[in-house]
Amino acid sequence: METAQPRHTRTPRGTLSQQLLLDTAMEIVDIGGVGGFSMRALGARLNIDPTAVYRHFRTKNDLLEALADRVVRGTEPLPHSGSPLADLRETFAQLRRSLLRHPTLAPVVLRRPPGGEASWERTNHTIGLLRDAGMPDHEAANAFQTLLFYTLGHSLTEARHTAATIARKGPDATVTPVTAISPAASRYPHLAATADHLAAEMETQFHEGLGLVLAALAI
Amino acid sequence: METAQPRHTRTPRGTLSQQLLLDTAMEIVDIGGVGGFSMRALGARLNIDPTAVYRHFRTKNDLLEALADRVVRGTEPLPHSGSPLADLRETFAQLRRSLLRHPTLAPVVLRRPPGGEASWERTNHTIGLLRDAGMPDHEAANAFQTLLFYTLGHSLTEARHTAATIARKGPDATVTPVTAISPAASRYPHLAATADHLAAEMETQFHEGLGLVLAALAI
DNA sequence: ACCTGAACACCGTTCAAGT
DNA sequence: ACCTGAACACCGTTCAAGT
Repeated sequence: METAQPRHTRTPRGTLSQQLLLDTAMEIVDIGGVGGFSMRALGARLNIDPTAVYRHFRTKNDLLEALADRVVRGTEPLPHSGSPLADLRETFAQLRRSLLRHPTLAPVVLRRPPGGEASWERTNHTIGLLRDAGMPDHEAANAFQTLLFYTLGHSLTEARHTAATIARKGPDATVTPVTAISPAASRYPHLAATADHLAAEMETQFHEGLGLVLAALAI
Repeated sequence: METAQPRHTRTPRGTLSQQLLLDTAMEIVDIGGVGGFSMRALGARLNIDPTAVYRHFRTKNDLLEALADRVVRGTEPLPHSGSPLADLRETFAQLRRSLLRHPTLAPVVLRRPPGGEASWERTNHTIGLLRDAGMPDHEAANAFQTLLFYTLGHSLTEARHTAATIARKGPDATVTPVTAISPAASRYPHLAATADHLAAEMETQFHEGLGLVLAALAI
């Protein structure tokens, strides 16, 4: 399986575009992580002078933000199943999947302030699910933020773990669950008792936590 | 208020230590953010050659990890009030405060895998609170992780906002709540209805979300 | 033993020059 | 109009040399 498409021929004039630059940048990021991305690396992969990129993006940071935009926009349609609980599960599961699709970009996504049309639309829709289910505005806002922060915390942790595995074993490595506790278990009885559950599959873990928060909602 | 202590005199031989280097590094980070920290900046502030630092830390990354260690270790004692609910609230409130004490280091903390003696001890203690309150192991593990990920997501978001404010207005700026929704509210009725609550004080918001999760626990 | 300073291989970004 | 390439001001890190 080959994600890279090396270009040995000089990219012809006029073919450079934000599209092409972002696609190529995303390839670099997926292979070598954000740390492996540089204007010079991008230029090399396209066989253009690195400074040609500045025609299309003001700074490297702008380019990374545009990549983060792609990640956060998401590709899956908003759920409309008729069951608010199922739709809520699916909404945050989608957010998780978006963040994990390009795990090394997850930190870049986090350091952006919330926003963007696509993001507002999803937020509006999600709060709508809660309000339509009968929750007062205050509770609906609180529930939304709790679910969002839980999903962010979990997904960023999982993305960190996935990115670290990829960095060690290459982009096609299978990611194993977080190994639980290395220190002497005898000193930490409560850790020892729950070690098996703490080291569960990240996806199972995510859904159980989501279920816990949703259970508090009385929808 | 002056956090910086400029050194015009050459630091004498033999006074360099991990202690002094970390203290100075933390000053730089608190003033200019992680982005403003470099081995050369550290050398300049101590009036030593930048490469002298390599006697005490193998790489810049090791030094940043040591800073993150300080942040995550926390200074406050584990709560033992007798009320498990109150202790749980306090435990995660402590984690939040630790992360916010040096907001620009929060992303560095996140990209570390969990661990360290101090961290295991806190984890063990927290899971103990849940088990001693009668929760079965599986539920206790699940509840702990949910509370942890919620706290991480919220604190990292708040830290990002705080760090951005400091970067714009200097280290002594007062951090205002996140301003809610800029886009045309008419297009997003559910956002408009809950805008006031979404823009609440971050601390209030945090405790309400924590309360929501804790309410699901039936302790 | 501990610190220095030159050097190497990188960065992001600017700007005059080429086509 | 679009791309190039030299140049500038930075990086982290290594290693021989100094004290």
